[in-house]
Amino acid sequence: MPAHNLATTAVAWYDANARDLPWRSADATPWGVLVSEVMLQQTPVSRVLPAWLEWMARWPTAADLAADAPGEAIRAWGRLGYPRRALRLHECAVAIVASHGGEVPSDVDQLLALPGIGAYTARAVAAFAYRQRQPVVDTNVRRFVARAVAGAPDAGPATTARDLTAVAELLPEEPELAARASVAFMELGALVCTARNPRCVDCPIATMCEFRLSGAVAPAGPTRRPQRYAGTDRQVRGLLLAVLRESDGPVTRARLDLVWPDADQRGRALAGLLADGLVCEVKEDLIGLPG
DNA sequence: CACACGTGGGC
DNA sequence: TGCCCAAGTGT
Repeated sequence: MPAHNLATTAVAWYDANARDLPWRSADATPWGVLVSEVMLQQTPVSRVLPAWLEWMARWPTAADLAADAPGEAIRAWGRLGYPRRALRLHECAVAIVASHGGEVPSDVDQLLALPGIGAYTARAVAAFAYRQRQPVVDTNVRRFVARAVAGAPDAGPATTARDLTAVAELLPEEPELAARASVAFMELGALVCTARNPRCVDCPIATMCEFRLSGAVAPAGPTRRPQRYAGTDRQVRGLLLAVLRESDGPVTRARLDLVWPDADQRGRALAGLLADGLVCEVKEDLIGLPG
């Protein structure tokens, strides 16, 4: 299974089957692409879609966001989850204005230096906004490559350097075609080569897939820790921040006390939010979003 | 490297 | 019903 066949086949499939998402449209800006990638970190497309549209209408450029208060970014983030991403996105906008004249950089190393931008997002922006040949490795691509190339039922633990090399080898040399292959691999992983119940009958590369060729049928299912949520500090942080998002101004500690019965855990959660800069003590006994 | 970090929907 | 999951990053 020559690697270029994988890319070519995936691109052809993508052209016919890709979802029509606004950040993929020809007139999407690099800033719009960057915002979408940050929102999509651990949040499903269906929930990102309306949030992205509202966000881009309000802050069409990095400079627009940078000029507003970080608390407004946290508020507009709504219930996308992991609100520190909103704070980092605001910091990112400030850095883009301060260090890059308001333009999202196209260089991977410069992207990596921005707050909230890691190995995945930096290359996603370089590839999707600037049409570069970059290995874009997310959980979908790791799973797809693990099965199609390595013949494994699922991706093992992430090994960033090795993953980047393996995926880079699958990309066509020509940058525009490579960028299309990158998004095609992701889409294939998201829609067809899914974690549970992969739809191999609909998979364009099934005849080249090492996992299929090896005769294996049912994927074992990814191994992951339980990751409880109910009753954790995370849930309490979420409850506290929800109060602030939904109130017009700062609130008293007494108001925050209502969200959770355990004072120790409440205190720990609030201290964490303060330490992270997600909330501020604007006055004595008055907690608000950062201005 | 393991863990913390939100949220809502699917099965 | 709970458990698993969804385009990761930072420490």
